[in-house]
Amino acid sequence: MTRTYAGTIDLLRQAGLRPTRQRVGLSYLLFHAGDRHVTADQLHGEADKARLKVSLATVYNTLHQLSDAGLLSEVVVEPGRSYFDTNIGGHHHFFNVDTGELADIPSDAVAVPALPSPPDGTVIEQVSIIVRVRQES
Amino acid sequence: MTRTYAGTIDLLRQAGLRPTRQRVGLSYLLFHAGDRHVTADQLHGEADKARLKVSLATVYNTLHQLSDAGLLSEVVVEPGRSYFDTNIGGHHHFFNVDTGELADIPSDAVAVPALPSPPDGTVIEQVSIIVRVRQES
DNA sequence: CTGAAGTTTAGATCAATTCTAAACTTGACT
DNA sequence: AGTCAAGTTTAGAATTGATCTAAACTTCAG
Repeated sequence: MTRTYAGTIDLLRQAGLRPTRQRVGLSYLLFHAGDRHVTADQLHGEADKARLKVSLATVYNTLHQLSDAGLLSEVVVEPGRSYFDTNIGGHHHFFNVDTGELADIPSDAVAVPALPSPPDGTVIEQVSIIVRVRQES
Repeated sequence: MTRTYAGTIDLLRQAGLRPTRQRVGLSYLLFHAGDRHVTADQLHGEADKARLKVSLATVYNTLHQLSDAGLLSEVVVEPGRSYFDTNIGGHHHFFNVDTGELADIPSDAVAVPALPSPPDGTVIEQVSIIVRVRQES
């Protein structure tokens, strides 16, 4: 976790990204306060509220650059909706299909199952478990 | 599995869907030959090849109707790409991020993990495990 | 055969995302 | 502090997968 601007700048430099005003601002929003799940649109809205002038295209660019650098993980829950998760440790989630909310499953609460070998010529990159839940009726 | 047109018609009737030319044709393509993973677009292409006149909108409608009837399951792997799976038993998959291919993981090859209780007021609807793999470099 | 209900369709529309090429920063080097 | 090439941001257009619309067409019970 990176609670300061200085820390955020270091984080970006270590990832090989220039600490521009936009990247520092967005990263600060993402990382200064615990685990977060945001869509590009939500983050753009937060930047607005924080008086950070940044275009939606840059929000997308930055989210992808941070993902490529391993600082974020992308969680796809529905066609046309994808979340970026600052918790890069455990990749497992509850997804509420009625509200669209995404919640972490503490990684020690799920025993990741033993997996069969992947198809020939491929290597496992990531295992993602999504537990879809709906409002109790 | 439904290898004949007659069987396909029964299947649709049991699901409460009128066996129209389009629905019968699409369902036949989906169900007459083992487990399949297709996108709406791919199925539309196959229908074309099979000389079945059907619009993309109808392909989407039919896929959703069959999903609602429990005859297909939808697998979301990437933003803007969603597969429909004729294997409604085990919901676990290998997804090759380089080629876009989706492959079944035999359900007896994965021990579905014990899960924590879902958030208050919600019930578990489905557990989806996606193992992302990439080409060995 | 008929008609009401259910289906299909082309084409418009939508929302999320990506692209483009021009303008603007950044930082290494003076 | 000033310059410049490389890296970044931007508005707006374009693309994509998916959904909607309302008119035309099927289906099937009677």
